[in-house]
Amino acid sequence: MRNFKPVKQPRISDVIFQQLKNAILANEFKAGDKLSSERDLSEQFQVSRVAVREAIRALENAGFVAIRQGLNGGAYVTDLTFEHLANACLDLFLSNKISIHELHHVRILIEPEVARLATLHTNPEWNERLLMAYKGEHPPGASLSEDIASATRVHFILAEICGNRFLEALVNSLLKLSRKIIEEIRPNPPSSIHPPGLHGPIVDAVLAGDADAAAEAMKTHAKIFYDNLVRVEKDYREHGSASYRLKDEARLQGGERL
Amino acid sequence: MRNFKPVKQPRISDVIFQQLKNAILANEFKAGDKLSSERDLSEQFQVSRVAVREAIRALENAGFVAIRQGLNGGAYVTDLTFEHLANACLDLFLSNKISIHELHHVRILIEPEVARLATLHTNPEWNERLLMAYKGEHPPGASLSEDIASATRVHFILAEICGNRFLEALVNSLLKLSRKIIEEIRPNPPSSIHPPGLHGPIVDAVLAGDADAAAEAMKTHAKIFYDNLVRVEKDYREHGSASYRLKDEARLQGGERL
DNA sequence: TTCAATCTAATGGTCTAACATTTACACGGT
DNA sequence: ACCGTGTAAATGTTAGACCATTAGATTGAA
Repeated sequence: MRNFKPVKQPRISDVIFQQLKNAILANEFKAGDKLSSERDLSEQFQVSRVAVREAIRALENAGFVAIRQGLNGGAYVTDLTFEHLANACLDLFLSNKISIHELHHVRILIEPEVARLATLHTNPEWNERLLMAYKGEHPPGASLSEDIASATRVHFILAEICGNRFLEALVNSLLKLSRKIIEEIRPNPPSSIHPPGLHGPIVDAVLAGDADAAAEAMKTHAKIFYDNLVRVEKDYREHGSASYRLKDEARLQGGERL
Repeated sequence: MRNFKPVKQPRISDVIFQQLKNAILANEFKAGDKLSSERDLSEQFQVSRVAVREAIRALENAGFVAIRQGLNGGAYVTDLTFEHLANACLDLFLSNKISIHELHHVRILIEPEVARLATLHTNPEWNERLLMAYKGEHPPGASLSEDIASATRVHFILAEICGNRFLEALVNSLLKLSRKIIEEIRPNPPSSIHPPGLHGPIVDAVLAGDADAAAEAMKTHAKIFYDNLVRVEKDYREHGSASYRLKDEARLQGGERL
C-alpha cells in the first residue's frame, strides 16, 4: 500500500529562500554580486515584499549574503565561510551542551593531526609567515584582544597550511570558542593561560619538517593549555554566565550585527 | 587618544533576538515551553509585530525554537541540537568548499577515537543496543532510506556511547553529509558502498572491550568506506549538482520545513 | 452515553501601503 | 579644488487588515 506523505503548505519565504540559495550555490552569483532589491524581487516572485524580505534575512542568517542599507544597499553575496558555524557552536557551549573538557578532548585529537599535515605541506613562504607570527606574539602594549589574537595566530596559520578546509574550519571553531570564553569571562591579560614561548617547540618541529615531532609538540601544548583553561572554567562557573550575556547585549547596542 | 567605535543602529529585530536568545540560554524557558504569541510580545517590546516576527524566525533558523501554526501554535523552545550544524556543513560541501577527501580525512581521524572511547564506556545495556543495531542492518524489503539508516546506526550508537557530545555532533554531521550525498546523488541501493558485515570487526572489538582493536577496526572500515565513496563522488561530478537541487526543491514543495 | 461533525477562537502567515532611516553620489556654490 | 547639501534608492519599521491552520469546545444524532 502506498505511503502518502502528509501535505503541508510550505512558507512562501522558505520557497524563495531555497530558490535564491540554490542560485547562489550553483554559482549564478559571484561573491560580491548584488541580489536585486526587495521590491524588484517581490515583483519577480509575484509575492509581497515581506515574503522576500524574510527569505533574504534567512540567507543572511545562514551566511550567504550580507545586507547593506542605503543607496547601493542590498543583499551582497558573500564567500560562504565557517564563521557562523563557530557561532552556532558557541551557543551550544553556553547552553551547557558542551563542556570545556569535551571541547578540549576534540582539540587534542585534531590539532596534532593539523600540525602533522602542515609539516608535510610547508614551503618557504609559509615558513616565513609562521615564524613571523611566532615572533610577533605578545606584542608590548597590545590590548587584551590583540594579545590573544597574536597568541593564537600560529594555530590559525597551521590550520591554513594543513590543506584540509574542514580541519581548518574545526580548528577555527575550537579556537574561537576557547578565545571567546577567555575574553568574555576573564577580562584580564591571559599571560597565565598562554605564557610566551609556548609555541616554540611546535614551530621548531614544523620548520624542521619533522611531522611526528610537530604532532607531539602540539599535543603537549594542547594539554598544557587545557590545564590552564580548566582554571578559567572554574572562574566561569563561579561567576555564572551573566557577565557574558551583558557584554553580548552591550555589543549589539553598539551596533554590531549578529 | 581614545579609539571610538563607529555607532551603528542595530536592527530592532536583532535586539529582540538577543534578548529572547539570552533568556533561553539562561534557562528561563525549559524545552517545550512556549514563548508568548507574536502579538503579545510586540506589546511587551513595544514594537511592531513584524519586528518580533523576524526575531522569532531568526530563533527558528538558529535552532532555538520550533514554530507551530494554529490554535496553541507559537514558538516552542527546543532542545538545542546539532542538526542545523550538519545542514550548514552540507551547504559548504555543495558550494565546493569541502571535498569528499577532506571530509573523509576528518572522519578517519575522528571515528577511531570515538570507537576507542566507546569501548571504555560500554555497559550491558549499550552492548545490547549495539548488537541489535548490527544484527538489524540491511533488513529485507527496506527502502533505500531505511537501508542506509540501518547501516549507519552502529556509528551513531558508538558516538552516543563515547560520552563526548562534541565528538558525537561531529560524527553526526559527517555521517549525515555522507548519507545525503549518497542518498541524493545515487538513488539506487548502496549495497556496493556498504556491504553487509562491514561493521562486524568493530562491534566485536567493542563488545570484547579491546579499545585499540576497536579503533583499528574503525580505521580500516572508514578507509574501505572512503574508497567506495570516491566512486560515488565520481558519479556526482559527472551528473553535476542539478539533480540534488531539484530534489531539494521538491522536498520543500512537499511541505518539509528547512 | 458516545461519537462524529461543526463551530470557534487563537495563532502564525501574508499582503498592502505608508513612512523612517541610511547612504552613495551628483550637483553647485565658494 | 573643496565642502555642503540635496536627492534618490535602498533597507528598516509600522499599522492594520485579512487568510490559513489548528486544537478544542459545542452540538447533535445514533
